[in-house]
Amino acid sequence: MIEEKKSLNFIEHIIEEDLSNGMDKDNLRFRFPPEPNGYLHIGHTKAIGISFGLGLRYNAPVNLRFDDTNPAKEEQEYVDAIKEDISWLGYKWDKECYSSDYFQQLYDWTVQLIKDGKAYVDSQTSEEIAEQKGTTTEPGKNSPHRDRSVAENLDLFERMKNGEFDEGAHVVRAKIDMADPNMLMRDPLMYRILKKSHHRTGDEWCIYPMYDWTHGESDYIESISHSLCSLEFKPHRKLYDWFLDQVYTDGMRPKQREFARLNLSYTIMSKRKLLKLVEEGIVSGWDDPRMPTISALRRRGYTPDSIKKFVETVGVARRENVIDVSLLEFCVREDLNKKAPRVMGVIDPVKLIITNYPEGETEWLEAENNPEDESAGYRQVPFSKELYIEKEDFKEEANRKFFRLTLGKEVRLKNAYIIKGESVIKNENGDIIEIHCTYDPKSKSGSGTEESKRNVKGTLHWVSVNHAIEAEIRMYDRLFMHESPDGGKDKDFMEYLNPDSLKITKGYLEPSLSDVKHLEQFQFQRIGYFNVDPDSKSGALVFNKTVGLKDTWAKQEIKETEAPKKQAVQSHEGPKKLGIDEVKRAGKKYTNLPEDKRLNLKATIQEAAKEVRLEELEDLYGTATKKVGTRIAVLIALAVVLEKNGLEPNKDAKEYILKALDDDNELLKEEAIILKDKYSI
RNA sequence: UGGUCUAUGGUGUAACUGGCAACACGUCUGGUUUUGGUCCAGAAGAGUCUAGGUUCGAGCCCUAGUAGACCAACCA
Repeated sequence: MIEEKKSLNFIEHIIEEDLSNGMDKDNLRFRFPPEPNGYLHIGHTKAIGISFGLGLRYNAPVNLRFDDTNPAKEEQEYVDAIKEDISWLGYKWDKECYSSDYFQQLYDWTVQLIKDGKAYVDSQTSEEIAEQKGTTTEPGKNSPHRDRSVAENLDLFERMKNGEFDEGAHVVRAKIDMADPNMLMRDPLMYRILKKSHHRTGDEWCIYPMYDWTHGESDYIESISHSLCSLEFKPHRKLYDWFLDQVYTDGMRPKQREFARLNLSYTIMSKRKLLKLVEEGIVSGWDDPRMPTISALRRRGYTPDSIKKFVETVGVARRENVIDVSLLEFCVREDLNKKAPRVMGVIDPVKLIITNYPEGETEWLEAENNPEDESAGYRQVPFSKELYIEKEDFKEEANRKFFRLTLGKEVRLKNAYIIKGESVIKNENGDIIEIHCTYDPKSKSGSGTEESKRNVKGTLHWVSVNHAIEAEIRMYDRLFMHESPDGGKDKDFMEYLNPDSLKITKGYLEPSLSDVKHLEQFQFQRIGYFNVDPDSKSGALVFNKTVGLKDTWAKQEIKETEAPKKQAVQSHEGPKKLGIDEVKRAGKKYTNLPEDKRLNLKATIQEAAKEVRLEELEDLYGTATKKVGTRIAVLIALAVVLEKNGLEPNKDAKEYILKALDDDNELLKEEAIILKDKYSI
């Protein structure tokens, strides 16, 4: 079986059980069955990772099968893109299959079903059929054509196939049970007429099989042992098995099992919505680096290894989940940290002049390419009197926590000398245009002198003004400002668009970057990981920011400027930490508690909310759409936050309160009424 | 309002036929560092949705409740 100690997920448990029940390991076979109607996105990588991962783990073949039963939506372009993306991820499929390869077999089986009285031709409109379907609480009614004779069914079916009828005139239905509690079992459609050209079969067919009548049968034809799909297909399993019962004779009988699909915070996954972003020009295309598609991730600088690691880390289970994008970011950083060569580039420059450095002189200094990888070697970078450094690396005066350049203090220029800030030159607006400093000639990096080993607080990256190459830098932020832009039912996801998701600036880079290839990756030291966008031409380079370096300094700064009091309070009260997390945590448990305990929890939430910022609370709206407890917690916290800051509820907050007023949950209503009265909404 | 599924730190996943709730991300300390990165050491954070039951013993089994997801396309 499996040698690794790693714990198994539920699918692996199922397979292990099948194997211990006598299934031959050589009979294991999986498949990844995309519909070629769009580009693959990060959500698909989970399904890909599961099926191909299983193939690797058990040394079993994995088929790539295009589920191409709807010629109205599918195109060859997507087939090609899907193959490219899967190959790029590094997976190898065994057979390349198409559901359309099985059209004839499916047709023959349907004839048999009709002869067995298990299928019939229905000649009603789709509206009529929908009406008779019943509802989840009421059974459906039989179609008037349900008892057509076998001969008549056979004749009609053949004529459907021959193109004698218009679209919608007839369909073929399985004869199962119009009263089945599972709606899918109420005489599901097997065939419909579509007079469209298919990207592979052309005009050979004008009747096309439906998903349910294709999928299990395709699995059977390909001897798939385990057919893995996402949770929304769970109700289809009964039908999957029913259809299989009708055609199964011998060999491997495939098994459908379902897992929860991947959801990513701040991201939309629906193909329809992604298409809208493309069509409305919000993004530049399917591979715009802000998109969650695999092609966009590739262009953005994500590596196949990082994506695989991500999918592996995320795990497989049967419950709904939302993965934080920060996990995906962690996975790229981890991978790129080991692989990406370090270079220096200044993105928001200010001029630094070393007053005691000889005019016109250039020194070529040695720089390590990757401290994580000795074999990466060294390169030369030019140093001279005039440099660019990052604007935010200088402050005229600063507190002792600022490790960078200030007047009168020393820092090291990476791979170069120790310098001391002396004076600044400002323009008429008071902006700093030049910083003047002096350097210590004996402190050259790697020179071995006493001075070169001196420790100074900070190290800055830089680039020589005369040697720098200019490049376009594209910096990306999340496309949506809401944690779950898909979530709100009464809000359009377009309302959550982040207006600042793309910032283009000019950067100054060390000259070693003049000769780079498309998609090549680097770490711009102290800033982040960048790669070369395919828009680049020699002499007009374009870099994409893949992801920033982890930045604990920026985080601390925010904390200190925004909540100076918080620190003081905490130092008195010890390690007890209250805040947004506490609100979430407490809220989660709210509804199921008896009243006395609930009061305690409410007090906790109120206490915690004192530390919460308004923006944090707004962020919570997203997650709060799910759980009643969290919704209540948001309301309680909202009351505290408004009171504390002396604010009136804004538009979003009002909407939120009004919505809660209409909720079925009594507890939620209670809290909403309190707020409504207080602010007379 | 019927059926099906799900519920474990802030997030995601583990916990074998019931036996000290573990791992990763995130958070917070401290150390190393010519990247406020990496690396190293450590800490806080759940008592497993609620109430009952079975049991020497329940996250796991049973009952009831609560909450969430999915299901009525000639889509997949």
